[in-house]
Amino acid sequence: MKAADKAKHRTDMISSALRSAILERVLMPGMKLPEDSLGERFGVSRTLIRQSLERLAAEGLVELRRNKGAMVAKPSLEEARDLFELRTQIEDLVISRVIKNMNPEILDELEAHLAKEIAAEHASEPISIRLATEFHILLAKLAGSPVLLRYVEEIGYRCGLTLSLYARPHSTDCGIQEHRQIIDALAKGDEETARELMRHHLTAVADRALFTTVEGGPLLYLDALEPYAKKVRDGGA
Amino acid sequence: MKAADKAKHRTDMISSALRSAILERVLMPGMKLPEDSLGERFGVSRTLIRQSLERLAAEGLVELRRNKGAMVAKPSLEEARDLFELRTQIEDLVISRVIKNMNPEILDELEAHLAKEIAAEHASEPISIRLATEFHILLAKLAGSPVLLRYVEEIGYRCGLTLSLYARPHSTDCGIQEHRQIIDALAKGDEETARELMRHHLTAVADRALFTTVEGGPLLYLDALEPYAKKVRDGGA
DNA sequence: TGTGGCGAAATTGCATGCAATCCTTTATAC
DNA sequence: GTATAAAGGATTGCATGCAATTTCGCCACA
Repeated sequence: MKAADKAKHRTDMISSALRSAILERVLMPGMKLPEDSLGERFGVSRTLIRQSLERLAAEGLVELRRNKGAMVAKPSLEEARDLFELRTQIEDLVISRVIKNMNPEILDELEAHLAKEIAAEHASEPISIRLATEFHILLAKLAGSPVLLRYVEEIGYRCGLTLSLYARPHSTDCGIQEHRQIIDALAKGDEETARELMRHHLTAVADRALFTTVEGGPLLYLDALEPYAKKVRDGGA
Repeated sequence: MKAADKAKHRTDMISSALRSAILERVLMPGMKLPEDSLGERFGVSRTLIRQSLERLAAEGLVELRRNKGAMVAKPSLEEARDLFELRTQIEDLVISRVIKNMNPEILDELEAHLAKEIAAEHASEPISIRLATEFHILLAKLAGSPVLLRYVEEIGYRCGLTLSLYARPHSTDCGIQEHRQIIDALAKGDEETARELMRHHLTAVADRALFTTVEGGPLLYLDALEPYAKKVRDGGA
């Protein structure tokens, strides 16, 4: 076996690439995702693209209409509300669990992530957006429950997608300040405050998102995908 | 379009068939699921089987090891505990929501399901087991949140699978009495009692499950799958 | 008798091909 | 000029084929 034996297989890499592209708003809700165009870009056959699309569809990031192809999901306002409401309740569980597991290493990881967020804040809008989502996922990892993690990931991704539909472009969708405060409360072991802050944070995000309608019927054009595809073709992560 | 235009496609039917077979303990944890044997049984090519297996793997009912094929998932005790713990917390949310939506129609549905459970109680063990799981899923449906429903489904199925590994065979895994009480509390609109009953119910199920080890290395033999396959081949639901 | 390795059979990973379906455009009738 | 219909092109649904990987049986050898 080679040194850097590719841990995952191509389907995983393609799914991840597409997921990132969606979260970084390179692929916008409603964009078509034709199998052969993608296959050509990624240098694989339709088979693998199909698998990836199905996986993303299971996560709710892609809509898969029979005989009509795939497109980036375009959640309705109702779905979006449902999503954010559940998110608040689920991440409440996360906070409770993280508090129980709290230790210096965990704190380090959180601080490290926050540092990344701060670094990207003025450097790259798309990456900053993705990092905001991943803060919540990091928390879920630290909660120590694989199943809970999966759900937070999925909800987080879908909320990220929703924000790209409904949030106004230049709001920092997930206030870094708010992440800061949550970490501080966790560091102090103050469960009540941490939960309250998280609830408040998520409500704020949802509010910023769900009352500004950004209509605009986009369609094709996946040229912007090229950097993501290249990484996969070159075997990168 | 034909009268009974097949609402779903063959992949869905196959996934459902396999899921039922797992929940009814026809397919036991650890059993191998080779693509061509299944394809032959179901009268389709490996392609569709593969898709179905991947879907079930995403749900956690099937384990998919690269180059080594699929098998019915065999959750560790640790995973099982994680699952049941989260289940308790998630279904707590379900109860809260169902209470808010409570109305006579909902009550009817619950009563109808309970009637089915009672009918199957002494008639068919496998079906009785499946119905017990589906009681919880019906509740989640009535909660009105599609996302929450998906998670309850998944957790419920996985818990059902877990029970077939760890629970002693002849316990009624989900006491019908307990379902009865929960419905009554819901009917009265007594949220606290309903939540408490559900917590107690799920804890009881978990306890019955997680302390009896039913070792036994099963492997192949999917002949028992035949009835499930037949339904799919004939285009039934 | 137990162990290591070699080769064949079984099984998956992926690409490709053909048929079915849907969408678009063009042509024709009113 | 609008509307309807038919043909052509594009795209998915599914099956099949070949290469790669794993598994298992077999034999040599300690």
